Order: sequence, then structure tokens, then C-alpha cells
Amino acid sequence: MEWTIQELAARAGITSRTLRHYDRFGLLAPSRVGANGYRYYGLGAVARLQRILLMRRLGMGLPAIAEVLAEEVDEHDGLRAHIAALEEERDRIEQQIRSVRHTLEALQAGVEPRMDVMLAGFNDRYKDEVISRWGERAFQVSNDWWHGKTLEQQRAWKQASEDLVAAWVAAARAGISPTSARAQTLAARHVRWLSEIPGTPTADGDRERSIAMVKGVGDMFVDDPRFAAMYEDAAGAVFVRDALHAYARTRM
Amino acid sequence: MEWTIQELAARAGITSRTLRHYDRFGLLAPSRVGANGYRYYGLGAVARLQRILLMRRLGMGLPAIAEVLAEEVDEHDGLRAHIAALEEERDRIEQQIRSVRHTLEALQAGVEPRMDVMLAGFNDRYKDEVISRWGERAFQVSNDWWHGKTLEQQRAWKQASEDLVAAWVAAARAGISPTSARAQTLAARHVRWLSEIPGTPTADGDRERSIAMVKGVGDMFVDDPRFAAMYEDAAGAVFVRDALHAYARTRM
DNA sequence: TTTGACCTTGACGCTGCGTCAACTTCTAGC
DNA sequence: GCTAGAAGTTGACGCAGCGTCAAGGTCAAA
Repeated sequence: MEWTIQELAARAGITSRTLRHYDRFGLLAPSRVGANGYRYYGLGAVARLQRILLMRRLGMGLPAIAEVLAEEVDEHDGLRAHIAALEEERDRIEQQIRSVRHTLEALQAGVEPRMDVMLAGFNDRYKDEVISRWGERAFQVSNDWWHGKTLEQQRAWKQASEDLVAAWVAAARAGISPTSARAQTLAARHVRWLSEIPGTPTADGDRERSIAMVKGVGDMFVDDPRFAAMYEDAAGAVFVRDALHAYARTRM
Repeated sequence: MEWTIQELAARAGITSRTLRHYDRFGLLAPSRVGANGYRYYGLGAVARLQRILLMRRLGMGLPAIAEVLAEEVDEHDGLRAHIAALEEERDRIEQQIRSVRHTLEALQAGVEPRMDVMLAGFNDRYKDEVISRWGERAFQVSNDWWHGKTLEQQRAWKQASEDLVAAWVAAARAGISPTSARAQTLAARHVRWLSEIPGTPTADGDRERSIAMVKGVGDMFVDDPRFAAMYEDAAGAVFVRDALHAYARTRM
């Protein structure tokens, strides 16, 4: 089975100009070129084009796509990678559907949509954000750490986290100052809690970056509504942030 | 909750430049602009941005997106449309996953992948193709016609179609000529069968376009592997095409 | 043999941003 | 209150990825 440039373009939903562009660019050569110069596309070209179009829709540039395709020695691996990328994309879209549904339902109920859920719509970047802040290795390590725990251990860690949150909420409600002894004791507990996660600067003993991280974590409570929600309201989140900032300044 | 331009950009996975571009373009204005000229984005802006980014990924241009958003009077309808678009997108991706899986399995089994399944990967354009060939109205009418039938009627029509296909296959196997009486009788039956679908030129009595359509349908049996597969092999599809072409030339 | 549809190779143009540059404004720590 | 550095602003220029002619060759059907 073989197609002319127009036939393939029509089925792929692009123009023949695009196919010529890819040819010129060295990204997708026709399977066969007639003596008259006509381009004919066969099986391999169709599969390759599908992969190219997927990556283009993910926002990749042509040079990046060429690189990916060039690195693939095995055709099977390439197709498997393609499937994996598609599945990831599908999951992302389903996440977005849930996100928009929530926004719609909140709107109909007359309440404000929760920002954390709304933001989940495009949070494929959250991971990137974490990585750029604390490094790729930190992300990998702490990820492995979490998945390396038993279910029982995971539950225990979650429980400890929730206890900490509850303590923060109680302190915030008590109306004490973020620099008070009680708040600072909680901050110390918070830092110890953080240091249990390997791969983070606190666990590694890097003082400079530890301070930056503790402050950064504090900021997250205010900036990132997913955390703000945990602490009941904005005031609580601000309290946690201030306490952590004070702790980082005075005791680290 | 309110974000600065960078905060929103980071979470959306774009740059602040893009947000400024959208503002300048009149596509997404900040919820509030400080006395200092700073842009601040709130709830509405976030939801709108999500919609914009979705449409961008679907390949729409900024003017087209602006038009869509401008037409939406009701915010609820907009969100519902967004969900519908996302679901369609998800279905398309799942279709593609099946398509690529098939290609991979065929490759592993050492057989040729079926082109119809491969092409299903990007066949959101098939509908467009049909429309551009026979017109929007024709598509609408025949679509309504099909969905207006009872389940029993649909089964009956499908049965008639399969009988026709079986007759074609038998004729092709018999090794007769496409211009023979038997083949031409079948062609006539095929045309009658086509004319049952309202909205097509044959049903409307438009002779010129009827001939074009019958020929076009004939070509589809060879060009479009989904039909070729129905007729068992390429030779069968060629037989059907030649018979239909001959019929259109001599008897219409 | 002609007609019309489809192919080819340039070449120029547009859209959607990326990327300085030059300047102002805000925030944190002394 | 002052200063450094991060983040904000408005131009302006540049580039990638095609769209869109223009000026021809090729092919299939009548």
C-alpha cells in the first residue's frame, strides 16, 4: 500500500506543504521517490509520521523530534515509547476533565472552586517545578524513597504528617505569635519531619540550601493553595510560613 | 486568590511573555492591574487560560480562539463545551493507542499491520473528508437518517449491506469480467442500495453528481483499505471499483 | 491530444511567540 | 531609610513552522 503526498496529507489532517517541509528538514523522507520526482509514502513513513505529529502536538520542535527518532535503534521500542506517551497524555486529559468538572460543579453550587483542583488541570509542570527547585536527583531519590516503603510505613508517615498539621492548626487558632517558643518548637519539628525525606538539602547537611528550602516550603503554604487548604484557611498558612521563616533566620 | 504573571505562567507551563502576548492581543486580560501596571490574575482568568491552552494544543490560531470565547454568553456552557472537547480528545487518543498497539503487535508477529487500523490513528479528518466530498448537508442528513431508524431497521440495513458485500465477493471469485451482465446487475443493486440513503446525490436525482459519487464510491474501495478489507483482498476491491465505474459510464 | 488535477521546486510572508534591552517597582536584610 | 536583587513594565528585533503564490512538469481519462 502506497500513498501520494496529497493522500497521506488528507488522512493525516495536514497539508502536502508540511510533508515537503519535513522531507527537506530530513525528518520524514518518502519511502520511495519516482523517476519523475514524485514522493510516495508507505508503511514505515505512516508510522513515523504518526509519531512526529504526536510529538508536535506535545509542543516539541522539529530538531528535538529528529533527535528522539534518531536515538531509537529498535523500532519496537519506539512504538512502545509512543504508546507510553499517548497513555500519559490521556491520563493528563482525564485529570483535566476532573478539574474542569469540579470548577463547573462549584460554579453551579454557587461556591468558589478550590484552586488546588483547578490548578490540577495543568500541573504536568508541578513536577518540573519541584525538579528545578531541588534538582532532578532530589526528586528521584524522594520518589524512590516513598515507593520503597511498605504500605504500613506509608500510612505511619502520613499519620505523622497529619499530626503535624493538626498541631499547626491548633497553634494558629491559639492566636500566638509565629516567633513564640511554641511556634518555634513546632517549626523545629517540621524541619525534622522534612529531613526524614532523603535527597533533600536538610537530609544532606547542606546548610545554605537547607535554609533556602525551609523558607521555600514556608512560601509554598501561602502560594500553593493545595497546602493552604490543609491548614484550613489563608491565615493558618500565613502563620506557618512566618514561623518557618523566623526559624530559618534565627536557628539554622 | 490571586497570582502574579510569573506564578501563573509557571503553573500553566508557559512563559510570562505569552501571557503578555495574550493580553496585548485581547485574548486574556488580567483580572486586575495594579496602579504600578503589574498584572494580577484571579479565578476567571485561570479558567479562561485553561480553555485557551486547550484550543491552542488542538492547533487553533489565536483569532479563532478569541471568536469561540467571544460567542459564549454563558460561562457554564463554556465549561461544558470545554469538557466535551476534552472528552473527544481523550477518545481520539485512546483510538490512537489501539492503533499503535495493533501496529506493534503486527510487527512482533512478523505480519503486515492492517492499514485501516493504522490510519484510524489520525482519522478525525475522515469526517471532514466525507463532508468536503458530498457536502455538509449530506453528512447531516444521512447521519440523522441512520440515528432516526429503530434498532431493528438498523440491523436490517446492515444485513442488506452484508448480503451485497457477499454477492460482490462471490462474483469476484467467479473470475467474471467487471462489465459482464452479472457484475453490472450487482452494480445496479449497489446503486439502488446507495440511493436509500437520503441526502446523497443519487437519492436527490442529481444525475451529474450521482455519477461522480458512484465513481467516487468505487474508488474508495481501492483507496480506502477499510473497504478493501471488507472485500477480502485488493483484487476484490479492484473488481468492485471497475464494475461501478463501468456502470456509471454506460448506464447512468 | 487536450483538459484538469496533481506533482515539483523556489521564494516570500505571516503567526506566535523567544529573547534582549532599558527602565521601574517591590521585597528583604542591614 | 537604604541598598541589592528579583520581578515587573514596554518596545523591538528575530526565528521556527509552516501558508501561499508563482512557474512550470506529469498523469489519467475523455
